[in-house]
Amino acid sequence: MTNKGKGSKSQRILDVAEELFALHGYDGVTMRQIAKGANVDVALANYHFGKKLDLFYAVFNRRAEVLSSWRREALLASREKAAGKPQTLEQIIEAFLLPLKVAQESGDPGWRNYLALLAYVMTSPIWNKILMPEVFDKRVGEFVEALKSALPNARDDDIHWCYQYVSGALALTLAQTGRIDRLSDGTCLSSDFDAAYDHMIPFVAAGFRAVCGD
Amino acid sequence: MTNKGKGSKSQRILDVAEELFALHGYDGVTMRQIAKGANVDVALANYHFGKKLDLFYAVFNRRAEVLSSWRREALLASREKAAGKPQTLEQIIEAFLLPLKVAQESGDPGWRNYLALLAYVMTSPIWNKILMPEVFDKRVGEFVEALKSALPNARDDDIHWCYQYVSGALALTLAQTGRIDRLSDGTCLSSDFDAAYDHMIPFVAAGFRAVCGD
DNA sequence: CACTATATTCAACGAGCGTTGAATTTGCAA
DNA sequence: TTGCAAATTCAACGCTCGTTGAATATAGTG
Repeated sequence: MTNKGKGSKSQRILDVAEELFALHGYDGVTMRQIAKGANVDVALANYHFGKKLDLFYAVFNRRAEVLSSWRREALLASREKAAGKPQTLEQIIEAFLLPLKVAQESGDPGWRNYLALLAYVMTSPIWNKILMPEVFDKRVGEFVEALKSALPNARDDDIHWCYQYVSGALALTLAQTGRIDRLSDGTCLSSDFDAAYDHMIPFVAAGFRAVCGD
Repeated sequence: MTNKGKGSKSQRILDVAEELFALHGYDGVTMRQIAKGANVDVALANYHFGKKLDLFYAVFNRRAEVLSSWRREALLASREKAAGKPQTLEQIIEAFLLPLKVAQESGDPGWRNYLALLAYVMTSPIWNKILMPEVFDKRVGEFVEALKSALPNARDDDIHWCYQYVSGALALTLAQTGRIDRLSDGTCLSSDFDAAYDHMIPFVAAGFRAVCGD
């Protein structure tokens, strides 16, 4: 066989693990649940990915590099489009958010699950320290640099606080808790990422200007 | 004995459970860990609080009503202070955040743990649906009404999206992940709630105006 | 003091956990 | 077709989990 492609059993294990980890967290999921969801014996997950912790890492890393490189490309493309002139705040933020929007709307439910998993990792005091530095923190550095160019008089700490707010707003959106559906009586939908991102860009741009502007 | 006051064994169980649940989540904590942390037999936690799930609810509810009433009072006090005139956006947001700041800086480490637990519940797709409606969602309704008064031309959905961003920014701050310390090379500290709230108020006020303003 | 209710511990249960070594199946190469 | 390595399942291990019933300690009451 040697089939590790799309739809293979090892991929199905990753997909199911991704969905369950995103919903219940690392400790809320058992190897047997994952195996059952993938229609596979428990031992197979161990055979392919080692221990439960390694499986968790495998799930997280599978799409981390992909997403991170999309972000890098989006930021580069945005810089090119500005053609030498400094990018506007809105352009920078848009470039930062675009890959997430694309992933969400790719049609692949795996991406939606992954972004919910990312929100779980971002907000967890434990996993954050372990998983965020390796891949995502570097991209944030580039983003912060771009922001500094657009806000030349900003203090470093002001920018970082504002970045934390963006990060939090984003995480809660990716988490898909369904709370906005409830609070707005169905006027807003957690699943409506177009609306989420369209509102987020002017919101955080104005926030940055208010805190870091001249 | 009949001592259920501060420092009693049942209170110690709640305190330890609060800290561990906030750090590791519901499934990441065992009854035996809690008992050990409280220097108490496992069976005692069951005797006082019933099943593990009931203990979790007891931990969450212990401070939920307190915090929620503080919020109500802060909003009322802010409205009174405005003396008939419509409150400014900043005043409304300040009233919304003030109780959390007070709790954080109360010196009681239990409150810091509880707010991290609140962040965990807010961002969890599972617990959010179960625990947020009962106490906190109602207070949000009052907050949204106040915002509508300050932003008379705002659309309902705009306000709710903006509220979600505030909620996310707040949750990530309460979660105390330590990420801002890392990203800013120590310039900003997760534990510095004064800075967190002082930056957050102008940030979200400007965001609201940009999205919901005239 | 004796009585009683509450608080706390002790000891153990059955179930489910992650993990593993051996057996079996599968797919490809010779 | 035979041989071999990868993939998959089977069966079981030792352990820890949440929970419980009985035993013990503690504190207030008469």
